Amino acid sequence: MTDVYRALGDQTRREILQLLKEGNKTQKEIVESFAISQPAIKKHLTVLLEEKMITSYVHGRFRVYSLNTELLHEAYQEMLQYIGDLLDDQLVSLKKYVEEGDIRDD
Amino acid sequence: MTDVYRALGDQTRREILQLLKEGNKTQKEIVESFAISQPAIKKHLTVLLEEKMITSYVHGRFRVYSLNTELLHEAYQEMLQYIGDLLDDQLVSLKKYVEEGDIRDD
DNA sequence: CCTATATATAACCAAATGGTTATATAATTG
DNA sequence: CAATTATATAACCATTTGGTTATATATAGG
Repeated sequence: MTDVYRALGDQTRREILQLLKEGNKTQKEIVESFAISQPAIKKHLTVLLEEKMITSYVHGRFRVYSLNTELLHEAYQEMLQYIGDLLDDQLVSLKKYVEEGDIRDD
Repeated sequence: MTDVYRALGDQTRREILQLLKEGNKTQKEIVESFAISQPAIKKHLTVLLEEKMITSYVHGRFRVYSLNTELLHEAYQEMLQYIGDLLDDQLVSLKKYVEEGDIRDD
């Protein structure tokens, strides 16, 4: 299973995804967009690949990265569902613990 | 600014939120729902409080935790917008790099 | 074919993370 | 008021994370 939270948990990785939204990019182009080193970017790209948020292919001595739109759709659904589920039925549970007697000390 | 990704980045914290969805809970009740120690749970609760995903109040020698529904709505909106933005306009950018000449070696 | 260059990888480091045990503090209750 | 109990906190630890520099590998091009 891909871990959306891991992939999106880092600001740089979120920015890489935003950059790739503009269009596919070589690693070199991505590196040039950030202030951190090539190996640091490479590690972020590896995480994004592991979590399948992006794909890549080799083109000569370049490696080109692209958003994995399909999986982003799934990620989107998963996170939306998670938070969405937290939000409904809140009215039902709001009544608990409003009175002292509601806390059972055992 | 609250960091939704930090808050949701840990499985235990996501489960705590799910538990709180059932209704407000004392720390003791939360601790009993997990296999890890009270201080470990406390740390997760502190993170969730820092990121404002939950609120708490003292009730005697108990501390009661609740979902911060309002902030969860904002988080929901933020993530929705972030991923949503990544997904639209993909068709526009798909044309790049499909031909060799698209890679400029400088 | 040699050089330049894009990428990959190794080795290292500091700080953050997620856990532990032990103990202190504060409030309830018999 | 003493004992119990819920919470808070301190000190510690192993692992992960996000970065670094240095170097190796592979391909393109003059």
